[in-house]
Amino acid sequence: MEKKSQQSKRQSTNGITLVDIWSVQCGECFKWRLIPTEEEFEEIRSKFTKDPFVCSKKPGVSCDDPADIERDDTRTWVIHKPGIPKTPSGFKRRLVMRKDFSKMDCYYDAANGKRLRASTDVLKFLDKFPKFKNDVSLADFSFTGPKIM
DNA sequence: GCCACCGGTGGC
DNA sequence: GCCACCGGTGGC
Repeated sequence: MEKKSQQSKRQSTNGITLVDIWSVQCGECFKWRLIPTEEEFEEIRSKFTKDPFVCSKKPGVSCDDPADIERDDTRTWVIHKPGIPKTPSGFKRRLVMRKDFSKMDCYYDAANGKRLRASTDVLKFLDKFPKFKNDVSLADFSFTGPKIM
């Protein structure tokens, strides 16, 4: 299977699981490059298949530079499916790790406080609040959570 | 076998 | 009464 954009997570001291690192793998040298923000990570991930990430896309970086981070067991790594649409503005895409680390659940929180947990929820939501149809459609959502590695 | 979806429920 | 969280399952 092809290499995919990826994110790592770790456990904080109070037990809440936080995403603290977003990283993607170079399609040429396979080194991991840190991506500073979730927004940039989502942008790369949304186009990953058509437009694979390479080191030179990071300003001032090339494949000759050492990797930003290596995979190890100091954190939990999860791998994202490529092509997930960028989260529509006004929505928050939320990934929640199960306590047993078996999988992550994906939710979208809408601006009006509604929580969507599956694409069927999106359809019901747009039916109930038609004004959102101006901004979003079903294709703007993907509820596929990342895989635990 | 996997995973998207959804029902149930325990704790607040 | 709500909702975060989890388990089960049906469809692929």
